[in-house]
Amino acid sequence: MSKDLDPIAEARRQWEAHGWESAAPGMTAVTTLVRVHQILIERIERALAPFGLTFARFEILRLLGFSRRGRLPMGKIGERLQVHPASVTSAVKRLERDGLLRRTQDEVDGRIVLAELSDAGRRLLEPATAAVNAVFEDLGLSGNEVDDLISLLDRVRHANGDGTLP
Amino acid sequence: MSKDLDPIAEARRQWEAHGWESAAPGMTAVTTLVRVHQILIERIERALAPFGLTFARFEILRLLGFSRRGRLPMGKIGERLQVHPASVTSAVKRLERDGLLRRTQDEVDGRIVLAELSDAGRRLLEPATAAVNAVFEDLGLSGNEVDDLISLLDRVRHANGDGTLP
DNA sequence: GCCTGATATTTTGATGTCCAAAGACCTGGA
DNA sequence: TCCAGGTCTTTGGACATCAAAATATCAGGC
Repeated sequence: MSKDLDPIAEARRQWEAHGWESAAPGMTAVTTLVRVHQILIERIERALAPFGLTFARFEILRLLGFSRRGRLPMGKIGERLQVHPASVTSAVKRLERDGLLRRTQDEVDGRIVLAELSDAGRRLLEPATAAVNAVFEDLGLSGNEVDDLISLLDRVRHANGDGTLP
Repeated sequence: MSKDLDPIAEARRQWEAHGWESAAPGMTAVTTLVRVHQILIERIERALAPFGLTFARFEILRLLGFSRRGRLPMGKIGERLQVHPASVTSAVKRLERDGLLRRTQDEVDGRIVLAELSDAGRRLLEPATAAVNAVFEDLGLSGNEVDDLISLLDRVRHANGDGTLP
């Protein structure tokens, strides 16, 4: 027997019981989103573990794999992945340690550091991508539902000034 | 002019260009969810910063505030908030450092550590909750959309064995 | 009344995120 | 030419999360 109710349903009940009805739906949405985020990241990390990769590092390798010469400036990476420059530095450091990429200097602009895919990194990319795609292909929703979810999330995203700047 | 396109739209294009059409919608949904998560957490953290609280710490105080005597065992806290026991230990340590709660031993079971709200913690709770609720009340969606979002997220959550265990 | 296994918590170590500040390097104007 | 301001990256610090190992305590069976 499940003696404990769903923690999120319980939280919503508490919110309503304390008179915060106007915030209860938003609280529930945010709390559920945080939980789903946790679940999905966990699934992805588990899929990548056999390759010695984390999601953050996979994203960098994947991005480099898309680029012409397999290399991009640090700043560009942070921009595309929408993470802080310091996060890029630390992830790239570990990828370099594992021999999946190397860092080189830009020849014209000495400030710029380029992260460049190594052969080992490139080899890892295909099977790792397949593993992650297996997760993406089965979120537990129908095709239409996935589209609806994307639409709703996009509305929240754009309502907060993301994606489309004037 | 916005020289760069939306990074998520760009990622989707790459996925489709590489023949991963079946995974592209899921990739887009997950990437968008991760981004929205980032945006919402950022908004909440900013709302809580004036109180010297992070979201993780606020959740613990809020949970204690709901309990009868303002105290709960460490394990129970992790269970309700669905976070790792080690996370509870570290957050509670900082809350105690800031005088917002104190740790006591359970009188019957010596293994159990109780976190108990202090007066300062209780005082902080009301305005901090109001600040967070202001974020919850304005996600940029209509009431119906919020409900739809909750439904879809719940389907993902339950499809991954969360909430309703046999 | 004691072991032994189960339970509760903390510690440790690795990762990741962000911010603020420091360090390099570039560029344009005096 | 040279310097001042701007750009790119890294560093150091604070937090948070997870996994696994270490501790401490309880509880049931012989």
